[in-house]
Amino acid sequence: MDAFYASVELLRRPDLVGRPVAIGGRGDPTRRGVVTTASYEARAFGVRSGMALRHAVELCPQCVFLPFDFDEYRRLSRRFKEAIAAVAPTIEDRGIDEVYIDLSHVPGIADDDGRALAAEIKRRVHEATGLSCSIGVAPNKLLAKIASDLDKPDGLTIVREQDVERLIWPLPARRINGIGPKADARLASIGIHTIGELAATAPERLVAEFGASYGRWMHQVAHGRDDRPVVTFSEPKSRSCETTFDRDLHPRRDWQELAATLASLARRLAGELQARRYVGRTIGVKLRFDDFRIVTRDLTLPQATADVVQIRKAAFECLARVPLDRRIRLIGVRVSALVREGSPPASAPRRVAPVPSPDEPDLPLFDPV
DNA sequence: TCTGGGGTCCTAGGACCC
DNA sequence: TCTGGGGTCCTAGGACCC
Repeated sequence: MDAFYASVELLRRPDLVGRPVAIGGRGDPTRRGVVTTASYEARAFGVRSGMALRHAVELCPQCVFLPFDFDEYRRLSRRFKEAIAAVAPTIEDRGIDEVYIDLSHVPGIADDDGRALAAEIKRRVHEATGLSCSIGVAPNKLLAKIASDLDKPDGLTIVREQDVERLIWPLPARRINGIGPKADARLASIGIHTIGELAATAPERLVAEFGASYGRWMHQVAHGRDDRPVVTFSEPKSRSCETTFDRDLHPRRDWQELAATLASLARRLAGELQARRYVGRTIGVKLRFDDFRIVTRDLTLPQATADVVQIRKAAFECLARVPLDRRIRLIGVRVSALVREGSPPASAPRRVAPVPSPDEPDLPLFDPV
């Protein structure tokens, strides 16, 4: 979806259409927070998502700052996904404003290169929500994602296998989903800037620099190769609640506020888990200090839980293990190793006698030479 | 008085067990 | 004057994504 949060706000505030708009924090750009989405008019001033609100004001004083309204974005998110599902039901959720769609078995895909189907999806999304989106059609998720970024907003880009050299190789390596700021900087330090340069690099060199797994993966994706399936459902692994304070808290002088916040986050998290009927066995806390250093501590319980008292108790035990030597900017609680409520507890590992396979000879583990 | 919140996956070391 | 090898679980940190 194009500038999703900003575009949703403009549906309610047509008076702001054409003006620079940024969504972030509580809508007050003098307070702590970042821009989550900037309208294209705001982007023209250099306002970008992830940028400090205060910095955005400096770049664009006339920018309108609106508070983040997750419930409304969630509502429009459901609508656009339903509109897509009516055309192509095999959809992988990639967050609130993005999906992968498997078009390979959709009737009509054989008639052209996917352009007509993608145009139909764009039309239906707009009809259902009033919002525009950008679509990339390609042989795999890696290329589709890059393609969807080539023409924005309201774009439609087809990338075939034979187009990789012409359309993909000139792009910066950073455009690959999975190459972030750190990997990009290291690539640049060895003279690799574009995807084409990455493709031309011997895989052994990448393995030497980035390790076997990541190095080989880089070589594959640089050639446009990706065989990940479109995954239509996955169980959640963890859930967390965290908050950044308006001012950095002193670990002793502001202890009351720190403790009250942790307790309140634990209560919220327990409520969210219970509402979704999940329980988890590992409870953790996360702190961000004023120097932006992050520490985590976690604790695995004998039994999975969504109980507020147990989560809070474990969270405070974790917090007690953190050396509090600086002011604290953020605190959060997480429950991981989630399972559905009522699912059988992970029992102690059972010892099962190995059954000799009839297909394979019963080989000794070591050659007794 | 720059830098949110909610996730996933990977790595690496130590404990522990057989 | 010795102390292997393999597997799993737990913990902590880090990169990356939306």
